[in-house]
Amino acid sequence: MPEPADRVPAAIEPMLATPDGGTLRAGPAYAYEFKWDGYRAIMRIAPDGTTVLTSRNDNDFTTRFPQLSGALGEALGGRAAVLDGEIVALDEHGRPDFGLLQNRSWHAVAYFAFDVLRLGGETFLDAPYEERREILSGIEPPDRQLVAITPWYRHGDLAEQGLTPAGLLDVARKMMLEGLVVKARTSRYHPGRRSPDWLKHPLVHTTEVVLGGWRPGQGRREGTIGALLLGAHDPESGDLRYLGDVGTGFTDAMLQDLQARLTPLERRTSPFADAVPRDRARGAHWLEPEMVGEVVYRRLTPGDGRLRHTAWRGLRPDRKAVEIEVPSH
DNA sequence: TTCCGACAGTGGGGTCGCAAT
DNA sequence: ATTGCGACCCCACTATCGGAA
Repeated sequence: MPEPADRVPAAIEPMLATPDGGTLRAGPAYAYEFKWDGYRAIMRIAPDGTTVLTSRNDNDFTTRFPQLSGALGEALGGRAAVLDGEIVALDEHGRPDFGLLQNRSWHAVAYFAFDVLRLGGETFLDAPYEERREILSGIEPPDRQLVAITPWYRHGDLAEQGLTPAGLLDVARKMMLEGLVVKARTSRYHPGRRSPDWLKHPLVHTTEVVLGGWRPGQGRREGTIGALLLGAHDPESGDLRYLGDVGTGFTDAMLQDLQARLTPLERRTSPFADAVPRDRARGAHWLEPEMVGEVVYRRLTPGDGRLRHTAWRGLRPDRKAVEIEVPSH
């Protein structure tokens, strides 16, 4: 039955991945993809090429990334389609960089498609992952700088190349990517659900930090700690350099314990040698730089080398503050 | 009974626009 | 002109609760 050529297919909520708890799954039941650092987006295309891009929270990205509309050209052969993928900002070397996406200073922007939910009159939500992937491979974007089909690797494919999942993770690290997503080969697509069929394995770095201050929390965290101000020593000058804040990863018990330990260390002035940005410093309580904690972070910000996507792990009473140096990675 | 998924609420980084200074 | 603030966007994490197992 013919549909209006400009009819864009109905929206489908993106399926979400579950954190894998640090255990990278391995075995023939799984397939592996790189985890892209960008904006998750569903791309819906009408037979005539009319395109609608929607974010995870159903916000419209169509006008924000106009270069992605119609980028598939004739590749769909006049069929309607619904694709799942990631909008990624690329630097001048073609490498994905989330920071560029946020401050809107990208060199180029591309849509990395990793799933197909609908093509022509057919819906593939119930088709196994592997089958959807085969169908997706059948689409050949005319300009891979604009729309690309991301690679995927069955466990067996990796083995043939003498590679293990851990080896692929090393590849992701070398390419400065976000990590891996492990997908069950036979799994169907569960719209809007956070499913264990998709397991995300982010590359995280663990580092030790000196606690130089804290800001009070709000709402449920009223009366306790909202965020900790972090630092580490410059190995050359020995200065305590401001590294950013951490405001997540605490249990209630941790917050209570920290509060009790930090109160006796309060002082009037910032212990950091460099200036803490005004909005970070507002309302801050400064601390004698003695306590050491452990945080995980995704990467360092390009300009000032601060920690990005930081989460608290716990105190390191075994470490001395003076030993803590700025992470170099 | 235990476990898991959905939800709400907190925090981070960022941009944008408006009002107060 | 600058600053403060809240509204957005993305994200991660914890606490809670109700229903499934």
